[in-house]
Amino acid sequence: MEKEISQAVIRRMPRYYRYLGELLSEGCERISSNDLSKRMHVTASQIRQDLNNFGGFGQQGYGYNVQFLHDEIGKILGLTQTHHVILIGVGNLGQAIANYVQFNKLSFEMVGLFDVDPSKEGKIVAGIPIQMMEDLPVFLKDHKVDIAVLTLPKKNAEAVAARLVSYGLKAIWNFAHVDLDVPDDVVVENVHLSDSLMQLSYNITQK
Amino acid sequence: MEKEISQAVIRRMPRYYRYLGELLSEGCERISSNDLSKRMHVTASQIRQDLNNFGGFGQQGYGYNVQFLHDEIGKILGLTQTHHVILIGVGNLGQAIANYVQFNKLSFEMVGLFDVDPSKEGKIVAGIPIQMMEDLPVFLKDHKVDIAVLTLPKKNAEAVAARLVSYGLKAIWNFAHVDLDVPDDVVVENVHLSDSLMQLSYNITQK
DNA sequence: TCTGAGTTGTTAATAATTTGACAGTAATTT
DNA sequence: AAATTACTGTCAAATTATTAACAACTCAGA
Repeated sequence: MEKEISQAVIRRMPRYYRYLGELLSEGCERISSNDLSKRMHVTASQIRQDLNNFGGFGQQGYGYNVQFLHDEIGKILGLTQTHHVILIGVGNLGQAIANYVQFNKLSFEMVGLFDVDPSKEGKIVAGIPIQMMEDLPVFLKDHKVDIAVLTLPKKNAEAVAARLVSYGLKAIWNFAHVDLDVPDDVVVENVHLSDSLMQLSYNITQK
Repeated sequence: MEKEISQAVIRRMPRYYRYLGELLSEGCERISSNDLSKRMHVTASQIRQDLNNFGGFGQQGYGYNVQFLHDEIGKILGLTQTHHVILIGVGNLGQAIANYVQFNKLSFEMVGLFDVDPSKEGKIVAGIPIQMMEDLPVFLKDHKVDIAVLTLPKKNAEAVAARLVSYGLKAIWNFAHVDLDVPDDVVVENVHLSDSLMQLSYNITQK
């Protein structure tokens, strides 16, 4: 295996991807690390250093080909394959995220929605009928699922995560306000909204 | 002014706050950095170092008083005052966030919802009627607003942010998939969901 | 009151990250 | 075709963040 790449670098890759996408839609064919750095308000050195973790995508004296670099970063981020996603907890946030994933059909496809509330059974959200949690094991036998989204109250999140892991799920996008305790081979990406809001609150107070 | 505290530290403070809240609800009165470190899976040294940025909250030989530390971090994060919040763009995500803020009535209160779609005018979301964007200037004259939430398409986000800044808004919680260009005295906290999802995608691919 | 175990605040050491510098190469100009 | 300019990839330096170490202090028990 190649040397581990730090999460600090990984966090910046989607941002590069986004800016390159913008350049593409502007019809820009080539870009230098220097010009990109001005646009993104980072140092050119950091851009070159970051990209070189994955290989030499540029050409001395020329810069980077926008289309090529965009595609390469897409590959690095795993966006060339479709990830099948289920979501658990179809409340307000769950609905929003379901629609969000469906809308941004880049390389993610929502394939199932689950909830514990019987009154929601069969209701259509983002074009998908809501199923009951007890249907989940059968569903997972019949469908390949790559990612589970957790949009449910924190008190249930840990137990549901444990169930998902026991069913073999390997990736969780966690919106519950709790740190999940899962085995090392399970990937968790947290979106802690209240943490974010508190950080904003702090930064306001400092001004 | 005291020496600037790094955002790396600030990002961890809400997490401390959360764990201390849990300890409180468990009836725990005191905790050592060592015990807390085991719970949170960070080093005890980091906890002590982080907290000491803000002052000596502990006592040698005793540890930290849970209630006291919880309250102090609350103060640091600015949670003792109520922040008045408006939200712009009442789509799926906007609705979810409006409800989220109202529900977690810690120290944030949603006071106004705005959209450009006339068909939404007057509709009640999270107990608040949706107003039109053109009503915003008058609203801001009559109400103190601390934070604006942007849950709208990226193509409108930059222009709306500029308007908000021109009206004197100083803090933006930005869910639009774009980096806002605002003056230095305006605080922006980004929640880039697709960046988060791509990071998850990368980490899956690596396993 | 003394002793020992436990714990902080703080300094020092280590590790990680970011920035700067530049040799080497490609493109462009003359 | 040569000279010049514009770049990258990479190494080294600087900065920042994290971890370890420990003196000073508190508490509890004898």
